Amino acid sequence: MKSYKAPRGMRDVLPEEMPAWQRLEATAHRLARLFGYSEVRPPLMEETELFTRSVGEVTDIVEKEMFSLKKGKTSLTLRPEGTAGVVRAYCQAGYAKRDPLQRLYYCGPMWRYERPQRGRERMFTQFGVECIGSADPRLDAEAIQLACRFFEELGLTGLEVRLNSMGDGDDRDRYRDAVRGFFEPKRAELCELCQDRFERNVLRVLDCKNPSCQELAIGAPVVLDFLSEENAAHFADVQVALKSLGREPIVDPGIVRGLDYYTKTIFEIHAPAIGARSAICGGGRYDHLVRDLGGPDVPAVGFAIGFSGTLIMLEELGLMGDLKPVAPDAYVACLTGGDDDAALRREVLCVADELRAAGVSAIFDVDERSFKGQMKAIAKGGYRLAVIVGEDELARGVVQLKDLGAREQTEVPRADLASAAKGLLGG
RNA sequence: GUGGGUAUAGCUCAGUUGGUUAGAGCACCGGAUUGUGAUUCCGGGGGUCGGGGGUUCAAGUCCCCUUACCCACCCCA
Repeated sequence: MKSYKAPRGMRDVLPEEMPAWQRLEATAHRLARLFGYSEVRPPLMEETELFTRSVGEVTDIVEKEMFSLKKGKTSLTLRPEGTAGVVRAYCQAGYAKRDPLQRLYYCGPMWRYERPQRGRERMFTQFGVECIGSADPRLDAEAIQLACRFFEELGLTGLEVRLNSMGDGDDRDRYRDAVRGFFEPKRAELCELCQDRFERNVLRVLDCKNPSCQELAIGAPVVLDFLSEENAAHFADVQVALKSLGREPIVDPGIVRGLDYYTKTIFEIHAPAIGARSAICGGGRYDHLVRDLGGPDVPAVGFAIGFSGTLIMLEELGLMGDLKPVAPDAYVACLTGGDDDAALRREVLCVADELRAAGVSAIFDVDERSFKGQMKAIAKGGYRLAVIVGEDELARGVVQLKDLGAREQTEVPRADLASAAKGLLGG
């Protein structure tokens, strides 16, 4: 018989791991709402073209990482990132006319066809926010603050905010030309990869880790020198705003985001390195994306945080705590071995159902285990109450109700069980 | 996509230069006066050694292919 496995790079989140995931999700929802952001849930698939338009034709995501499927004439793609769908939803809902400033957030799965590695999966979860409708630098700072708060709420400290500005369209084009002009004479000396980068996205040459390329990059133009007065002022305002929030961003002209739509502010949040990567959050401003996707010309800023990297980091820093799945309140044990086990087995089902109806979560024994075995299982299971039903109790219309924490057991009439159980739990 | 490593019980791993019915710890199940949670002791179930092919009298062990995971690149959350 063939056995089946989850698709490559995709994994099950089992109940054992769920508390950790739910903690991240709860933190994301709570913080986003605290900052006035509203949840939005676009479809998990969009027209392929939406991504090629927004993310950019020559990005790795579009060139080789999209999960796409074709039905008839339409090509759909599982979202490789969240911004495109949110922006599309913003446009489609017509917010620009009725209520242009929207603070939106999402949390859910994304897909990219990449070679899996620790902290990098083909299906992964991101929490992201998008503030659409204003270019106010305070909103850039707000987004960064929100991201930092997320990590801090989870207990991560020593975070590093790296900040840069890409300028706006014109600035960026002039800068790119300058960098191209700078490397043109040295082109042959660049590493093989950078030769390719020179063609595809020359700014990435600045980011190369190859020592000889770094050597060649010394004296290269700095993007910040190319900013218009207005964009430089915006960048300065973002920094001032962050400092007034108590943040100490590091201006790093080397960070270059992989998606084409970014303008002006871009940032990454780094934590103590895990494996190959340390950036656990990336984001920035994208003032023209809404327009480029056919909407009104409104500016926006946002970020995305990956859950797997965050979880790995929490784990390695020992910040997971002792999270365990929550057990039901009560376990209804069945003492079989008498004359009418069938009646007993029906009885435990009914007892559990009565508890549930009263708001006490409960499960009943279905294993053919010894009573001692059941008691062991109950002890390990983390239940607070045990209800024990045997032949004798059934005949007398009572049950044994045991408070597992206090190790005290009392006999209660069936009719009083639910209220007695609630009393023990509530008290 | 490139380079390297790993794959033996549910989990963590032993397995000697190829040589009998493949082991341990933990976990699981049962028992130790027939209806009560710990510890201890005793016993038990469970693996076609990732999958496929090859070499050999003989393969968990050697060779090839394949799949998955891990690490480093690329890139990125």
